[in-house]
Amino acid sequence: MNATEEKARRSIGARRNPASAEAILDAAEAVLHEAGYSGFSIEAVARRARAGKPTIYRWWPSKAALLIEVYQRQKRDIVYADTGNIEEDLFQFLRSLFGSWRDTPAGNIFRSLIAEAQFDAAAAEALADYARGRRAYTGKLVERAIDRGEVARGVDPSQIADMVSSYAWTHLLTGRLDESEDKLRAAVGAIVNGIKV
Amino acid sequence: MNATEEKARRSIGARRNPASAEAILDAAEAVLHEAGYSGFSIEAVARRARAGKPTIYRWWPSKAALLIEVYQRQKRDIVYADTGNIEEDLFQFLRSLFGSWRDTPAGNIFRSLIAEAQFDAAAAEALADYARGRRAYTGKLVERAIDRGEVARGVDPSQIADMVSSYAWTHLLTGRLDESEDKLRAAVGAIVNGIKV
Amino acid sequence: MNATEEKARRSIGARRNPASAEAILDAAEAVLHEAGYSGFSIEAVARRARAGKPTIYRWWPSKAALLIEVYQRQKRDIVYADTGNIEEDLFQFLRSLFGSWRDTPAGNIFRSLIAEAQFDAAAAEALADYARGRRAYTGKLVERAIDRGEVARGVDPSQIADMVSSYAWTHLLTGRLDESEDKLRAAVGAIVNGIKV
Amino acid sequence: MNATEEKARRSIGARRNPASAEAILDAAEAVLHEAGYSGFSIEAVARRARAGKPTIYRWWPSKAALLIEVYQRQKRDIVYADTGNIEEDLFQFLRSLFGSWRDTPAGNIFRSLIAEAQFDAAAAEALADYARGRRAYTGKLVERAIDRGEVARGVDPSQIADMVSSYAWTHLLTGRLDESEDKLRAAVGAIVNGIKV
DNA sequence: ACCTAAGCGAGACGGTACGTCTCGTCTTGCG
DNA sequence: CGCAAGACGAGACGTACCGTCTCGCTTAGGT
Repeated sequence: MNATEEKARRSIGARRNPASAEAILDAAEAVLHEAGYSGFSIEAVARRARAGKPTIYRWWPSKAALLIEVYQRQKRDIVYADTGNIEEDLFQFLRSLFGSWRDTPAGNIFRSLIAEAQFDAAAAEALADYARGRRAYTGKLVERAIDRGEVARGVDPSQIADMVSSYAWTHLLTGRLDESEDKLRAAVGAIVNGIKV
Repeated sequence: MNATEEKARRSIGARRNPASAEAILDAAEAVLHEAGYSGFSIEAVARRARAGKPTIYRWWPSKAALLIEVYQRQKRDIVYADTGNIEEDLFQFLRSLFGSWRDTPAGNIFRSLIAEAQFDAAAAEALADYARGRRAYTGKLVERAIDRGEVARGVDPSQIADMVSSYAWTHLLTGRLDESEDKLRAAVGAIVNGIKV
Repeated sequence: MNATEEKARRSIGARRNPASAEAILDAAEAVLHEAGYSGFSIEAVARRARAGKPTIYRWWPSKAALLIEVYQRQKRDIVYADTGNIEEDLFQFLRSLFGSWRDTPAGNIFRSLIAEAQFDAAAAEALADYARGRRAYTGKLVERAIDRGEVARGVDPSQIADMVSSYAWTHLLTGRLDESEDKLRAAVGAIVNGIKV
Repeated sequence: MNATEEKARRSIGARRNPASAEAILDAAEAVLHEAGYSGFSIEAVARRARAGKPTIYRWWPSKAALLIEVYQRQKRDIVYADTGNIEEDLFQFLRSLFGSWRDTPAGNIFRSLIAEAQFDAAAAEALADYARGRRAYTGKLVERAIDRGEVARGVDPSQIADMVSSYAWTHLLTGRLDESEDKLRAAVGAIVNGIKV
């Protein structure tokens, strides 16, 4: 998190300078940590990173894009277990995700990102793109279960992923990341087994 | 929703002018409907209400406070059908909720409140209270189904409500309120019947 | 020229604050003097005046407008003599103008303004307006001479003024403000008496 | 004026590439013509010439240097008629000059050079040299008239030339190149015949 | 025939200034 | 004393250029 570079970085020719990219991401993280989302401006990041604003805009078209990258760098590795049991796979995924959001800055960053997307169209698009990708990824868990014959063929994997991540998002947004494991298991169980008698 | 006053209101002396307060709330609602959260600034509301900014600041110390009051004024005529079939009940609830959020200011107001709640503690509390209430209320649908013997005894009604409303919130926040009825039925179906083969 | 205010100025309500206007003009003058035209930016003026940029833009729609007002404040009173002799009147006007441009910052300010007008449309218009006014004013000398019967009736006063001020502008722009009185008299003489045998 | 090269130029080794130099000057001229001085940036010229910025900076250390060279390349086919009548000669000169400035890049180039000369010493010197030459040249019209006995002996030809070109410069700088022929004749008439009754 | 030196296009870099926007505060004068 | 009005200092927004830098290439001329 070497945010205060001792020497000015110079151009390294007509190619992206990785040192600048890293300094910017470091600075973004530091600004978010120290000033919170309300103090998070491109100007502040540029100042802190000793970078020009255009350099930031060149590589991150919106505040949201920068936030997403900071978020991804920050986020602790999420478990995508393959236990041969869809219920267990989804539970471990949720538990891992809640833990990461609880214990690292990632949760707050993602909350900021969702808020940002509510009034910035570019942020909304960036977030939608990201969420689509995550749903596809999480959907793989369900696909595997379908291939195993564990889950019915007609089920749409990305829709189940949508359900699971919606549950996670909403708990993040309303400060309920401390649900017990039983609760998480029950939530997953409802989806997997249904609630009918 | 008489937002565009044709005549300037005059002071009524050294007392709060209810007409101004109402005009401000009307204007806030209209602005949220027409320009969304991104266009929702104190300046814009003051302009629309033909009110001075200090008048707004005098009575609502923050954007969040104004949002909360606007949102509480909103009547929500969501259908809570009782068809005797939990799947149909939940589907109609979701369809009605999505429609309301799509076609009235309610959607934008709620989105804005969620966003605001991510950095304003008062808004966060108001939102949490509200969400709790909604879960309890929606949970009644499930309780009825349990009483009917349609749903298993062990199921936690408010958790199912959580799942359903999470799905709705996330779609609101990511601009996916135009899901087809089939999609909504499929989502409800997954919860009610499970996805196992 | 109290440019560095010791105390922050405060709003004085919904009216223009003369203290701010003065501070801005003082700052503009100081910046022009210290950094020259190339260092003259709205940002620099705002910084120096401890004023917000919008405050400057509110009252001076362009850099040129600000330059014009600074110029007008600066310029030493130009002599508009009324000797009863058009030749003498014009000569004294020119001598006075050249002197003012030579001995005060006014010359440099006006040069800056003309340069600015070459790439800023707003500046061009402001300059054109100003020049039109000056021509009309200077034209009065000729009008008086016409009324006296000294000058032919068909002569267009503003065109003669145009000729005289063109002569002055060009000498300003090419660094020839040190013309001898004889030269000035000869120039005026050519216009007034013609050059024919 | 083959400004839009269809093919990329190739390097010709470790020597200045005349094709690039020419393309840059062509581009500079085209940019000045189309966008005027305000659109005249090194970036714009480089873009238009498909040249790298360092290539321009290598050979022309400043905007002024580039301007001067562009301006010197400009051929000026100004009419120096010899009708045997000084008034007609000067009128045709002015009309021709105004037309050239209006219809070719020359006007914008010259305007730009004058503007640039207000803060760049090299440009100022180049401009002063040029102006001196032009005055001498235009003065020849007056000399001829003196020789013909049409104009008084004591008149300084270069001063009359100064007057005439000042009139032209000022009209160029204030966007008044569309003066009617009557106005031009009146201006010339004032100088030649005087304005006295 | 190889090697080196320099010019070339491209474009990223840290900066500065642009003109616009909204923030929350302040003061006026009317009612 | 509340109100509409709107000016104020502050500072972020996203864009345009500035002048510098480095890259990878191309080719001429010296060896």
